[in-house]
Amino acid sequence: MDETDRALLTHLVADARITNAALAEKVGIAASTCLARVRSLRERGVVRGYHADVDPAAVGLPLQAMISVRLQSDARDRLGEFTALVRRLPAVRDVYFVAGADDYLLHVAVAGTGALRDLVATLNGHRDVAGTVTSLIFDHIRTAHGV
Amino acid sequence: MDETDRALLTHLVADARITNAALAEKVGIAASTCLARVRSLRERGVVRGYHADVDPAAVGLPLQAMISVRLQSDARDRLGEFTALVRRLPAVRDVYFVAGADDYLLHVAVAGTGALRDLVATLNGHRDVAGTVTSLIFDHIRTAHGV
DNA sequence: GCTGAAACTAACCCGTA
DNA sequence: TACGGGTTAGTTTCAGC
Repeated sequence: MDETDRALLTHLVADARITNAALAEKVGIAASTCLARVRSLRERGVVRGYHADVDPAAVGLPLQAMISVRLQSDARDRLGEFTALVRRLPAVRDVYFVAGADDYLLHVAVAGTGALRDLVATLNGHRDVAGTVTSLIFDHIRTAHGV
Repeated sequence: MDETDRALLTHLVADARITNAALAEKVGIAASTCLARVRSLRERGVVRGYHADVDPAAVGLPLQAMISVRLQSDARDRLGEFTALVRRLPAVRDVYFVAGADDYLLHVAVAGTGALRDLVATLNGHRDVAGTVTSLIFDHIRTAHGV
């Protein structure tokens, strides 16, 4: 993890589909060296993957919300179970497991208010859920400085 | 936006660096058709970009937090100013502009408790900020079903 | 570990249906 | 709008430094 690796990461966060040749030129190393370094970053787990960023609204999911979930106090030994549940819900995009008054923050994208109501009902219907608070998201910006 | 497009998106969300030939084969269309469709999705803004997912801990940012920010009630006409500020902070990874008791949720990654304290102090020092609440994030899962 | 060239592979553009 | 071939460009390997 030297300065060259950081430069590679910065460019790959901004554009994961940059060609190896272009990336090598931008950071000032040979193409073959660049390939080996990028592969190493991937294998070491520094880069966890490459993903397309899809606009939720463009695929029929214009409504986003953050749902904070408080679990029952006796559910501490079943955290994995609830985590597995929310991971399977198609609406859930991010699961933040937090310390504090709440236990989870769920970033969700749904088709409309009906789908949101159903989702919240599903969550509240789980035996380990003590309560939820839903906040609508007007806008979401993912910054490019992921390094 | 037919079923073929949805299939393309699903695969591109899972792996943005899949080759065009492999992607074409997976969804059962010719490579040239696949290329044209993917390009169209990009140009129509359905795909907003392709990004590497970097492990924050692997680049020296092992501490993550969600900071909820409440603005002064008279700051409503300066929302853009505060948004621009937080976008420039290197620690900030996601900015959620929400409805409810709070105005912003900031997902941040920092080097340690000192950096987090400094960040919160910076936010609280802004004239438009009425208060902040910081929750540590134990774990963050980004689900792959972005379509 | 970095480099540069050579062999291989994929991307891309165009004519056709 | 989808397909298939031919050209261009990029990836990948390898031996030398």
